[in-house]
Amino acid sequence: MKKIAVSKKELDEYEAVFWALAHASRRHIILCLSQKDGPMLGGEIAEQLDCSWPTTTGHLQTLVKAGIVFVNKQGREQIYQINRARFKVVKKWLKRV
Amino acid sequence: MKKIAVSKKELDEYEAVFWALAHASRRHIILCLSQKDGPMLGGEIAEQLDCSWPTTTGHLQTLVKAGIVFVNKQGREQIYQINRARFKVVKKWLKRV
DNA sequence: ATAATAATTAGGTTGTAAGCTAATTATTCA
DNA sequence: TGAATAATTAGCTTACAACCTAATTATTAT
Repeated sequence: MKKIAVSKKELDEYEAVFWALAHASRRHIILCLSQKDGPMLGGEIAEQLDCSWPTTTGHLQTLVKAGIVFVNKQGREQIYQINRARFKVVKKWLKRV
Repeated sequence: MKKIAVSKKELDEYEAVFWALAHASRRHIILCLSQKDGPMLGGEIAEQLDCSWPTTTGHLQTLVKAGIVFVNKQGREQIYQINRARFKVVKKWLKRV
């Protein structure tokens, strides 16, 4: 059987997104942002989770790095928003299998 | 914001599947099984990966536990097959977000 | 300037996934 | 029966994710 051709860039994309989705807290964050369907502050998100704020910060950074969540700073607040388009990567992968 | 209602059983389903998909080698196994579109032996799969056979065994067990892959023993051989229906869980989750 | 607020970074612990080689089990073949 | 084959289990190491609290940064309000 021949090796399957997947570009390095594509592999990394999959890696970051699937990795980000592998943790219940991060999926929870995504569901929150999705349900709210609008911007949320970091603290607002932290309230929803069962872990500490610093831990939440870590998860949010993972999601931002994976491109699943957008963030922009407004004064001392961080405003987070879901990037639904990013899930195309997952759908693309699902189509292959 | 109200907490999002997700049953324990549903959470576990998501957990196992998303967790299984988070590793490049396991995604590779899935792609192999998908491309071949038929049964594959353990050793055949191990050949395709860049890790040792015992490590591959571990990944296969993870995939079986997650319900993504079916296995049945035939003599001393293990015959693996993809269970595409399992990806419905992922699609279901994607629909929520 | 000081206090309060929003959030992150620092520093450290703990658990566990991922990997290896070597040993073992189970089955088939000569 | 003994050798070969397919695969797993055992035992171990290493790396790192996840988590916490405490300290720090940056911004806003008094």
